[in-house]
Amino acid sequence: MGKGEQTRAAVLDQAVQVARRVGLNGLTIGTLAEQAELSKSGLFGHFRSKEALQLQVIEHARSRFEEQVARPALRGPRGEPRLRTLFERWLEWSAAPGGCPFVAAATEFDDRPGVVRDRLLQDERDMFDMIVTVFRTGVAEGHFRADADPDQFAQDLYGVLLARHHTLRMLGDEQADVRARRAFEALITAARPIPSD
Amino acid sequence: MGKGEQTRAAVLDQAVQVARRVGLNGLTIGTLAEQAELSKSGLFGHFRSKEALQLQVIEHARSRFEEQVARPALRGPRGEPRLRTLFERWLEWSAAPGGCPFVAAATEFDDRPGVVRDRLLQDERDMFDMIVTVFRTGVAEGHFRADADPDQFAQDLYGVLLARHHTLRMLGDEQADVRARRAFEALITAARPIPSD
DNA sequence: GCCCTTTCCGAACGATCGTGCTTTTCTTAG
DNA sequence: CTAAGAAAAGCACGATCGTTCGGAAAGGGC
Repeated sequence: MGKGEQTRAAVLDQAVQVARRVGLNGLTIGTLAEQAELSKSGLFGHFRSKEALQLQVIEHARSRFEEQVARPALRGPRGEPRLRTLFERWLEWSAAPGGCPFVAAATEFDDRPGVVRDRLLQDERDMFDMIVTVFRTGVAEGHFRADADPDQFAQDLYGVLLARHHTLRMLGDEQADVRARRAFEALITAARPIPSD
Repeated sequence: MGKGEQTRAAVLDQAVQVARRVGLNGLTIGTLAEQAELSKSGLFGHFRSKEALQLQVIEHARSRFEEQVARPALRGPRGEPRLRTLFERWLEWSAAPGGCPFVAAATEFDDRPGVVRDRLLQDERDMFDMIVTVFRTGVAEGHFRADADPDQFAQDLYGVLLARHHTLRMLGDEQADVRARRAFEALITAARPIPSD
């Protein structure tokens, strides 16, 4: 790996952190440059445009998400346990300083057509599908009811995460986590098959 | 009401619409001015700073929320029916073009201390408290279980709204509404007292 | 150690940002 | 109708935005 790739990765690391706080549009070449101790044009050279920078920030964030949330969950046993580690990892992920970059980016770009939105849409779809898939294998394992709607479950679960994100970060309510876990348990319980006693 | 107050209100109407799409920081004096067919300085004179403009945009949005969501709900019968109209009105409110301005503003400012965040925090708290209060009167009416946690319910309900907001606007999934209503029904059902047969 | 390539800097560009002034135009009360 | 006051325009400012370009500095293969 050459020198260029190296600094580019360092810049992206920093950029993701910044984007968590100020959003993808709040990202500024100048600010990013002085944080990386580079000249504006020096930094700019690594990305041919701001839009390209934003796209790479998204891709970088996605890599982090996969290694911190998705992969650890997929390594564990299928079904309900996998769903639990997915949920817990996701809680950690979005408790990082600045919150979840995808939550910020999605609300920022949900009304701005373009390549950035397209890329975000793809990633969000993948996350949604991941929940659906994990839940489906849970059904196959017999952990969840066969007539449960995976899409419904995915939207519900994402709601739990979003509400916790909001309650914790905006309202500053420390109880957000325990409520989120309670809501998660309620979802799981409702999805479990009726015990055939 | 003088001429000034009149145009100021017109500008704020427009500004709220714009803020739904581009956020409070995306608001620009220049853009706003030409949409209002005013000069930059002519518009600027109505608000002594951009920050003051943002604050007034928030207040304006709150007024709209109260007249379109809160008041209609509080006019109806207490308890579960009131909760239902609150929910339905809220769905309409955030289905407006650009989505809910508070969702956009909250994710934008949850990490930016200052008067704007303070004002947003106050409004968000009020909304949260409104859900809590409506649910409490539902308990008093005997519609909901006495041992149910109103704060838990509020966070859960807000999660349903946020997930629907996200699923509809970002993912563009038309089913978001029917899932949101199903989730709402599940919440209500779980909160109802055990039938004493 | 040389040479070509990559990486980075310095300076500058047009545009737009928020914000002050001064002056002109419009409202409105007496 | 007129004079006082409010509303809007016009213009300019410093700052910062994203972007371009030519040259200096550093990197890496031989």
